[in-house]
Amino acid sequence: MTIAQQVKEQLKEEIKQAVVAAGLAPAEDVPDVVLETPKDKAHGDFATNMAMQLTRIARMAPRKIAETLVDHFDKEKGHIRKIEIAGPGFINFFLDNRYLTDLIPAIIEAGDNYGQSQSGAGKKILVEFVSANPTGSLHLGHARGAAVGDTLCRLLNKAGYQASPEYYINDGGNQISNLAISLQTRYLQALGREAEIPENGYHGQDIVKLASGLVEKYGDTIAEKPEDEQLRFFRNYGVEHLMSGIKKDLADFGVSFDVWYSERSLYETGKVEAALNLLKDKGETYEKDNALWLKTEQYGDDKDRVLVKSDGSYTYFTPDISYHKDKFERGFDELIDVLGADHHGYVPRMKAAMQALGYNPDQLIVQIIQLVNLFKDGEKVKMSKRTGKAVTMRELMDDVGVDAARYFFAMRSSDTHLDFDLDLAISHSNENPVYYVQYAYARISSMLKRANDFETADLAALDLTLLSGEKEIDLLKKLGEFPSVIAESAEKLAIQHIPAYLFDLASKLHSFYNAEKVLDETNVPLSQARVALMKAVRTTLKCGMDLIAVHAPEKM
RNA sequence: GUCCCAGUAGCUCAGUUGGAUAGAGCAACGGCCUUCUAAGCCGUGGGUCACAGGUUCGAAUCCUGCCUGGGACACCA
Repeated sequence: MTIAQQVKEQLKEEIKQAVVAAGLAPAEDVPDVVLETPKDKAHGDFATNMAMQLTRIARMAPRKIAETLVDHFDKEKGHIRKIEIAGPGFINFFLDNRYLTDLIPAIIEAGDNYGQSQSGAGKKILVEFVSANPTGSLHLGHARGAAVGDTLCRLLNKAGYQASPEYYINDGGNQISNLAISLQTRYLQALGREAEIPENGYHGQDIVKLASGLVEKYGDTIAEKPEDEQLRFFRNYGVEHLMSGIKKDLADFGVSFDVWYSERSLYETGKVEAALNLLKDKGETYEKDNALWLKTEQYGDDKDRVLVKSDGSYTYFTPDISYHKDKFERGFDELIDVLGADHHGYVPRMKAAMQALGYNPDQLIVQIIQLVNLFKDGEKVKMSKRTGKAVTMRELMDDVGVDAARYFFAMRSSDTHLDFDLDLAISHSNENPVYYVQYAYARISSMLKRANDFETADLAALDLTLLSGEKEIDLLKKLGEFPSVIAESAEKLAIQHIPAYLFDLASKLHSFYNAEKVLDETNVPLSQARVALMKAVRTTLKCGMDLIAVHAPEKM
């Protein structure tokens, strides 16, 4: 438990004791103590609504209850220097801030591990994300999914879960046949022959490029081969090269995966058939119109779904069921699927399938990534992979930069629409908050380079109580919040709290910086204490930036 | 028609478990570099929380209805 948590828990306990001591309610009837952090500093460090909650039990006016409670409160044990009753019956607590200075040595000692907690209790979670078909380059929407999934994994691990990032390669289905045909067409065109891409083919420039590379390498020799051999060649060549491009894009974006799981391998190991047979054996399927259906409607889906089409081939759904079954069999406690909004209709279906297999559907958590709208020159850019007009992830990285893009995607709740103004992001204007946060880090780094005279090997020898100014206390409090911000964001899968925290911390740092001089030869003890504070802030900034994979620059 | 997301300052968005006078950035306006990085700081103005009911000590937040915008609803993936 962190120092800040200890203080909070202790305060809760003391409030409960006071309620009992005052005879307001018997111990077993005391409601859970709710402590909130008031928005207005004038309302103290913590506030409780206990007096309002007790109106029914104690049968007294809330303000009267509050007065009685305060009379029986032990300030010393609760680390409280002042208590006020306000409004309809809020009790405001002002902390004795002496405890805060303990944070500095704790943070400096923890280093990159500051904020690490065990709140996830080692729960094993598989996070599947991106999983784009190898039929072209990654585009803007995939970039958002990549940023969200990767940050989620980093966050979960920091909070004491064991998160494993995984990418499902759709290298077995229909779309790969389309890829083969599209690549073949572009190849023939590159040779100057008549050919036209089918309506449902892939029209992207990446395929054109791939084809011209083939011509350079092989000339027209592939076209001389029999048709089925040609298609097999184009299929394998396409998947291999497009996947390596995808892997490079993701790596450059700061995203890494533990496992790249091939759909085709599910067939080869007989897992698709095994899952199918299990569903049949359990009586969860039936035949109709020459196709095999899964009874998903009974588990909350809109309608039953086809597993095996009337032509004998599988739908996309079937291997995906076996994939999810395999995930559970590998021992994960929870599965998180990060999916694009265009797949949200797919969720009840997959949950139903999990239930049909005998798993708890609540163990499958789906994080929906809402659409990204790109704005350029004030106009919305229409995106479509099929027509090849999408903005690619590579372009995003080249134009905007990885740091800004990662920060931008982490900044908003993943399940809301995102308007991405490309011009603004490119312009490097200070509207982009990533610079603000990085600047705070660079400022501290620059100071610390000149701080040799104030370095102390023994932190315990410093008089940290000198850090008693308002802005110093603000900074210390903010530093103390970090571990609970992480634990809470991880539990709620709410990554957007991390950039918000970083921005806040940076803001307090800038404010302090402008008001006070850190390196002051005329006051060595204070300067030493402030140098230690700066180190703690820098460490915390770095830990937070690591979570969203934003680079922490020594200078800007 | 059913489902998902959104509607809060001129713009982009926060808003914790329901809590006190609804916040931040940008834009606008006024100050601050002889001093550790001005990509910064300090200050001012700016609101029918889409709308209508309900729940209660208290609602931007929860419930119902309704309007508007975006998306999804295949024997596609």
